[in-house]
Amino acid sequence: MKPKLPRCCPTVLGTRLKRDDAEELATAFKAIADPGRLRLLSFIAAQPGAEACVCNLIEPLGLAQPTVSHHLKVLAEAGLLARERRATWMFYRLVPERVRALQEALALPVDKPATKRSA
Amino acid sequence: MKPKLPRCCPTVLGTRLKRDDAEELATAFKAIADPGRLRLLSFIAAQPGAEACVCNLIEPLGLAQPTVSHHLKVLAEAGLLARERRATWMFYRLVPERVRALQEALALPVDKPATKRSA
DNA sequence: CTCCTTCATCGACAGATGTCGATACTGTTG
DNA sequence: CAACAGTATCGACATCTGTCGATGAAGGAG
Repeated sequence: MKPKLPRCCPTVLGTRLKRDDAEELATAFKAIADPGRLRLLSFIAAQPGAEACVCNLIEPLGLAQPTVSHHLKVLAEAGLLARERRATWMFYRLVPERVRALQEALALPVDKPATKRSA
Repeated sequence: MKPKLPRCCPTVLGTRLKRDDAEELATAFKAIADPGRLRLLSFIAAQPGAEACVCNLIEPLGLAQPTVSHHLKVLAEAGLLARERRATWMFYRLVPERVRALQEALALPVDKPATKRSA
């Protein structure tokens, strides 16, 4: 599969994003820009150990099994989930560092530049 | 236009996201899940006062004027940018609170639950 | 080996999205 | 008023995306 994870995360608001960086970041955000995938992340994060097997995600999500599988793949390719086989079941585990990386990409340059009445 | 901004942000990873919350959040993330829009945010944030007029964004972005206008609209509707007319020019200003809201939606429930060797 | 369960992949489809040229709109200037 | 500059909207198009049924692949149970 070769992860090819986005370099993540040249801070969107700190520097003028170059075209390539912007595309990588956009790809990462696209991964979480879907209701189903957000819920998957949410559900998995709520499990003990922040991991869950597919069979426990299908019903609460309310989507067909192939659809769930597809979404999980997208999230895994974005580096947000890690796969692991356990007997017959496939477990997906949250990758917190990747989530945090995305979070930090949205960090504002300075938390309040205008607040210090310097301007 | 009626903003109808997403309630933002039921923390993706803190609780099991409900369908409606997930859709709102996804809409917000969709807004930034595009290379052009990420660069727009980046460019605007880099300007003094975190604001810029459209005419100063078209050329550096390298997209046609209608396209830029469209992206700015999407960002504005997502609450990430605020519009203001100044004479002939239209200025778009970054809305830091909204960015921060999105950022916080990605906050992990506890920064490292498993670190305390409790498991 | 055969049957079954769990999950991934494939193929197809409808709907959403990014893009741009043409055009309409909105102020400014003369 | 007319002419013009800066933006927004419209219409059309190609592409991407989410969705699912059918099928395939991988492993456990008998």
